[in-house]
Amino acid sequence: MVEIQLTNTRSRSKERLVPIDPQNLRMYLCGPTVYDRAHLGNARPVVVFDVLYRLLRHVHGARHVTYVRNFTDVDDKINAAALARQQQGDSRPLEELIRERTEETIGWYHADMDALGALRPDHEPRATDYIPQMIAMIEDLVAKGHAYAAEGHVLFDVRSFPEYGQLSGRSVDDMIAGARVEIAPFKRDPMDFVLWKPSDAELPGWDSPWGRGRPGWHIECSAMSEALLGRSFDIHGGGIDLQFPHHENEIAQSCCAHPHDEFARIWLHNEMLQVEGRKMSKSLGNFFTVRDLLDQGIPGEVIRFVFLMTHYRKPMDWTADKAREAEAVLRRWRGLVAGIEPAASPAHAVVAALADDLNTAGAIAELHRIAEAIRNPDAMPDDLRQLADGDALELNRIFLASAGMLGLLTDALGGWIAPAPDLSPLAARMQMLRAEAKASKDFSAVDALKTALTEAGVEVRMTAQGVELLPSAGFDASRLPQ
RNA sequence: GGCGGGUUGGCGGAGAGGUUACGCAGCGGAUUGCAAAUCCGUGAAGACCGGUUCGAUUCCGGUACCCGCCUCCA
Repeated sequence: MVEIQLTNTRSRSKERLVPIDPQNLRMYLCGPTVYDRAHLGNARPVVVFDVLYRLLRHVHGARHVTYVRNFTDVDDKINAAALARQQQGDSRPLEELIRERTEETIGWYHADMDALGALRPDHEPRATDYIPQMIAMIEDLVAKGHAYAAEGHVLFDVRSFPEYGQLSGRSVDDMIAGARVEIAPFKRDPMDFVLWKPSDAELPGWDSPWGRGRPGWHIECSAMSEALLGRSFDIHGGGIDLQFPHHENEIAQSCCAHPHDEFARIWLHNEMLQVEGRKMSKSLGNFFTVRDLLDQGIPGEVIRFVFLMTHYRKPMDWTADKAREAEAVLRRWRGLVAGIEPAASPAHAVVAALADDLNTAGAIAELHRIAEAIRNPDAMPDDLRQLADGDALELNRIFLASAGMLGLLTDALGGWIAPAPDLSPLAARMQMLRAEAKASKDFSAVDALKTALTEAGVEVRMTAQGVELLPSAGFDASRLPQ
């Protein structure tokens, strides 16, 4: 079996993935707060963990992997958005507005992540469905002396957990020294964080031992991961910005509630995304959602490929140039596998690259090597010649199966390649004009047709055998010459 | 102020203490009526300063610059 190595943020080193239960490998990814369209940065962990999910399913069997990604549907940003709509004259109750907005946002999220070729997780729990579990966990933390109630809030006592700060490499004292935050007066320690907070009559709330209120942000992941994956599971992930405070606080909650369990064994974090070399932000005007890109006509598969060009632990820069390059490569690769069924197994080298801390760039390099061998069989390296096993198309099938490990060249993502219209009449006409031109030495008519075709995004190939016309980048059927 | 990450050829971007990464673009050639596509060939790197080593782009230390987190954030 392929040995999978992953960089564990906690140890800051590459570690072998040793499943707690080989029959059920479990991973949890922190999902979106559902108040707006997912921006491009939200999509990076989704794609990264989708590749990991595919790898785990390949290595351990699809039945032996459980992937959970939550929806945070209780949050002050959601409340604020609903309140704003009320103030704009929507007379419906807040609860209804919130429900409508979260439902709508979840629908968008599914559509956008589907467009990137991300498989749906096995479970997508919503925080509001796990309020009783959260309350139970908070009660347990209070009982164990790790949390305390104050002015309708319940706070986690960070001083009760000596390991607090271990994941992110911070010490409580250092953080207090550098804190720029206003400190609530009812906190015992400035770093104590909220497990539960009171809701007034306006805001969503649930009855609890501390009065009507709503959960703090971090407790949901502790409660839902326990409910769906158990008290110990294999992988917990998210963007590096979640390392502190979110994941640090999850560890504090879960490990204090269940001191004899491991909680998450490996912590995986992807680095941030930039746009044209700068942080994506609304103020810089370079903020955009996945949907914005899709609407601009950038295929989801192209977005996915650009993500995978960069290792997940490095900052990734989204640029128009990369999107162009990715599109050109994918267009060529799709040409190699048109009408081909995938082989039963991907190339080992591709799996090996991914198993080495999700080296997607290395896997892509390997795909390039195979693609080159398909295009130029005479120069085929020995290892690929063995793989091909004398069957002219076997390498194409292996190539397709290997790309599938990255979620590329799948049927689901192939829609952007325009179904080729019948260009043969144009090809025949061109062939005729060309034959005449060869006799008359006047090539102006054939050149004019060639130019028109090129401008419509058609690649013109004239060979001794005839004329071949292929739709290529920027193909636009409406601009075809009549 | 505290913590963390990064710096590789024109661009993108990996691995490995010593032998070609890879892709895109470029250049030369073949091919073509001219192109395109394809094929053959080819140049180009490791921020800076030290250290370890027979040998470092790869390990260690420092400097500079960039980015992120510390407040909602993937």
